[in-house]
Amino acid sequence: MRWIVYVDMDAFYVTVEIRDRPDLVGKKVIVGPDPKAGPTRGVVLSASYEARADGVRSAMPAMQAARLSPESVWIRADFEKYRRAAEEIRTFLRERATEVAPLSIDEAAIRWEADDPEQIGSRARALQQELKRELGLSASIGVSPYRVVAKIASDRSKPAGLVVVPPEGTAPFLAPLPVRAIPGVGPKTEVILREAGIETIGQIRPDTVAPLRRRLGGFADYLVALARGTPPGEEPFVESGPRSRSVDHTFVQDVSEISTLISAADEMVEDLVGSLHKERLRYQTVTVALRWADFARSQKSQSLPAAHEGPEALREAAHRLLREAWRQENEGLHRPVRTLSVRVERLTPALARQLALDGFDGLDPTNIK
DNA sequence: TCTGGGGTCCTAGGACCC
DNA sequence: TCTGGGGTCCTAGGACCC
Repeated sequence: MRWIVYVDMDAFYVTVEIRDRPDLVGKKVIVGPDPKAGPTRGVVLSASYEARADGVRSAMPAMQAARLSPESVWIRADFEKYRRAAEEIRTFLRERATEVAPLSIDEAAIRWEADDPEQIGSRARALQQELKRELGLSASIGVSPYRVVAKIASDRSKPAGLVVVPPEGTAPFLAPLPVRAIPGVGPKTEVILREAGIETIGQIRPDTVAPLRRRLGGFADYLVALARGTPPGEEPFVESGPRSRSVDHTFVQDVSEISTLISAADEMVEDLVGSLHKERLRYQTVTVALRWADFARSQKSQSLPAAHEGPEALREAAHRLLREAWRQENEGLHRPVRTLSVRVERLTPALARQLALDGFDGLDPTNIK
């Protein structure tokens, strides 16, 4: 029988940092921009369970976290280090399973065969202990034949726990959980469901969800199937290339000058082109997004006639889109800008230059019809 | 002392083509 | 004289996740 073993790292960034700083074991530690270094608009990226006891949470404004937990030690985020640690985990998992799906920087799933829940449970427990012993990292693990259920189970087992949900136990396991436990149900969907009297997964049934079909679209059918314990087919182990790459910048103070935005955009374009070059990717669609002072967003995008590498086409498009968004705003609300984003989509592999030229060598232009 | 910096997927209308 | 139905691409916005 096939099982999904879903591995979700506990307080990942903080745990990786503490691995390098044994003096911080058992302390209140926060990864994020240290407010003691000056006012910041940044947020908490990860907090140790000791810091969480003070009420600190991921995505909380750093200023607020500093107030709640004044003794916490702050560490500036080092994403290169976390990516390397994630790669260690993947290597570790690939040595133990043929099918490994990296799902985010701190989550991965593997597929294993096992005869029964006891057998898969003890193998998963052994995996968890080895992960701790060999890599010094703590993980929570959920196990189910269904990926989404395995993920929900891993969430419920935090921190450092293990929950195995056998197939026939799926609906009973899910029934008492709040609808927010379902990946894809966020604050908005939670409200929509609550207005229909649905607070737990067990209350999701065809008759209760039917009136919501117009607002939830196809998601309504998905929810019913999940609540019944038979989530529809999943394709967890196919890896496709990246769909988009972006750079965001939130200004220390909101910006009301287009010239400031243009020069910020120029720097962001250079950043973005640098990372695309490293990944050997070309882009064809360019988007400029603005987060206004009132936190509302606008965006402008444009598809180019062909894929590009290099900064020129990106810079030109970014300027055009930025000026257009700015012009529209100034016919109306005149809000200053909080955050600027530059994004590229429709990414394709950049052809190696030599390869492209070799290809052309073989073509006789006079023969092209 | 409000709310980062990445990402993904879905929906919906209009253009355009067959 | 009137006008279908399907498919794809583009753009904008929304919701959600880590």
